[in-house]
Amino acid sequence: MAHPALSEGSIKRIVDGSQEQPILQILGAKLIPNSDNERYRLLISDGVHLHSFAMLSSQLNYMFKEGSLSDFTIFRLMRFNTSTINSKNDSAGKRVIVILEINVLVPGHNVGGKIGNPLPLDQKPDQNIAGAAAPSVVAPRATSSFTPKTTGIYNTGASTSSIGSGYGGYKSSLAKNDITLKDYVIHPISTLTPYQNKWVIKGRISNKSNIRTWKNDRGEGKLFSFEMADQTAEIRATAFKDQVDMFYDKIEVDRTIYMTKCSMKSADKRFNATKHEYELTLNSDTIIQGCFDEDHELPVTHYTFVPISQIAKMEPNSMIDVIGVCYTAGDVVQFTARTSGRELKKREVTLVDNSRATVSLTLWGEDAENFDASYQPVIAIRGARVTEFGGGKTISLASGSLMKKNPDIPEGHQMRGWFDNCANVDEIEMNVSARTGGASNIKTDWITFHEAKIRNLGMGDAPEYFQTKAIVHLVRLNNCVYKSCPQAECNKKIIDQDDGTYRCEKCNASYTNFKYRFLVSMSIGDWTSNRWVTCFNEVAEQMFGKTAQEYGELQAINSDEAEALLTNIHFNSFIFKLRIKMEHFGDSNRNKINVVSATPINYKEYNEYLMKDLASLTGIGMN
DNA sequence: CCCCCCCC
Repeated sequence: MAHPALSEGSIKRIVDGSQEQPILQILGAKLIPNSDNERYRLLISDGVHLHSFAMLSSQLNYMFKEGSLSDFTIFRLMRFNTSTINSKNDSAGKRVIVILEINVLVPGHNVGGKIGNPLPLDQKPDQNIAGAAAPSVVAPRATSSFTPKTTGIYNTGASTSSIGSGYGGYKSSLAKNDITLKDYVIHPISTLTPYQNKWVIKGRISNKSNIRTWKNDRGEGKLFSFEMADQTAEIRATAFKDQVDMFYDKIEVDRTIYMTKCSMKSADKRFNATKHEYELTLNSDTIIQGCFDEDHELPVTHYTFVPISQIAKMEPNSMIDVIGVCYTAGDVVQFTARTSGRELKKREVTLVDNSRATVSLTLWGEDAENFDASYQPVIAIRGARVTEFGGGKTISLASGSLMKKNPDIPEGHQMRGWFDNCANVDEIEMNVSARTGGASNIKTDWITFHEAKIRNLGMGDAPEYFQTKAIVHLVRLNNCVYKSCPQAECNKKIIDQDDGTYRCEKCNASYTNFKYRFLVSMSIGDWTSNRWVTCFNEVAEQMFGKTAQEYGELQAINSDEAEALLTNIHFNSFIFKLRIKMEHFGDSNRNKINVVSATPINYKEYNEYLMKDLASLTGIGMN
């Protein structure tokens, strides 16, 4: 059957600046992931060359949706622009064709296949993704393209004459174009081990870091890392120094590549978010080549989502995958890190999932600034870092983490459906980031106020914890409650707008109600000394045996009774677990103590402590 | 060969 002939060589001419209306063929069309606007990218062919950076102008998006841009479609390119995209360190840049108008000549299903044998257009000789000429290290499976691929070549070792001893001896005189990795047997990424050094993998780049430099005792240099995935697994690869220069610009997220000949080592799970047991280091033998077809078949990221409720049990510093709905988001907060002096920006976001738990996610820097929480998007994170804070767990984005908004994966659609149709905010059962409760279980030593002082407890950067038996001397009645944001996870003080509404700056919202929370200052004394300490809501409610709400409401009608409710605990003894830390307010520094818990005295435990203390002081009764 | 990822 006769189709219009493709305008052979036109892609090259267009890239070089020609204006014409060539006839071309579509070999693939896909949504560009991660872009804020819906954009589609076409793989087009003129029968001789391929061009994979043809972007559909957004007013033509409907053509993709109605199916008129199916694979193999023959079309005339009526109007287009070309532009050069500079990737970060690529002064040469790459030509992009922006398609403004298309006339479909033959729908793809009437064509049924690829015309000719188009090859990727080398925009510049040294821009070839294969990099500089490198010796082949694996044998071609066969010279004939009709020979089916088998894995035998790897299993049997030197099964063809072209394999020299140890593979490294393969003729280095081969021109780079003679090494075409797509003609080799492709190994599933999951099967890579250091015990098998002859492999070619094909995968989609799922993550890529910036170039980072380092300097330490062992030297200095630069590096970047990336991850690539096929249907079986995902693996991390790192390039150092020369390999950074050679490959950084060739590695693009979402591009599919072939790769062979890297060093392999065990993955360090502290920093490697993939599930792979090993990771790769690029070296001077490494060959990477772009894949210009079939790439839409490959998956991008391998997730193993942990229900948010389970994060409570995760080890600090572990890396986990999480998916949830961004339920609330705070503002970007800028501050100076006290230890490093660096200016930092962060944003706290709350995720919720159908385990009916919420977790606080911390975003940093650009991720914090660029985060758009509108319409409560689904957020998927591969490799979030678990941090313990005050007994609760939070997660944060670290380098190597991958965050996707509204990911087009089944779990993403499920999460959306659950949140929009089934989720009831009142049914959220757990905030795994909640600080109270957890911290009261921490092991603390018995230390008196006097000892704390002479030992300079809490004078360093890190908070320190201790416990002592103390008597409440005086509860400060002024400002012992405040009106806070009514949202369950937000305890920010609200601004009374004097019109019956209350504004929460953190949630950027106004409410008609608020909730009371205790923030109580009290003087407590053990047998050595006394200190002013601060009790937050949960601890104060336990000590007073009343909720802040009850107190606040009572205060409004009978302040004497309300006052009695607080002074009621004067001269009562508790075991106080205390957190002591330097706090900085402008110029002044204060060694501040917060009450982690105040519990009635367990005399059995307390006496055991006294006995032990006595024994060690006197040397009597010690074995 | 990096591997810091910050703060309350």
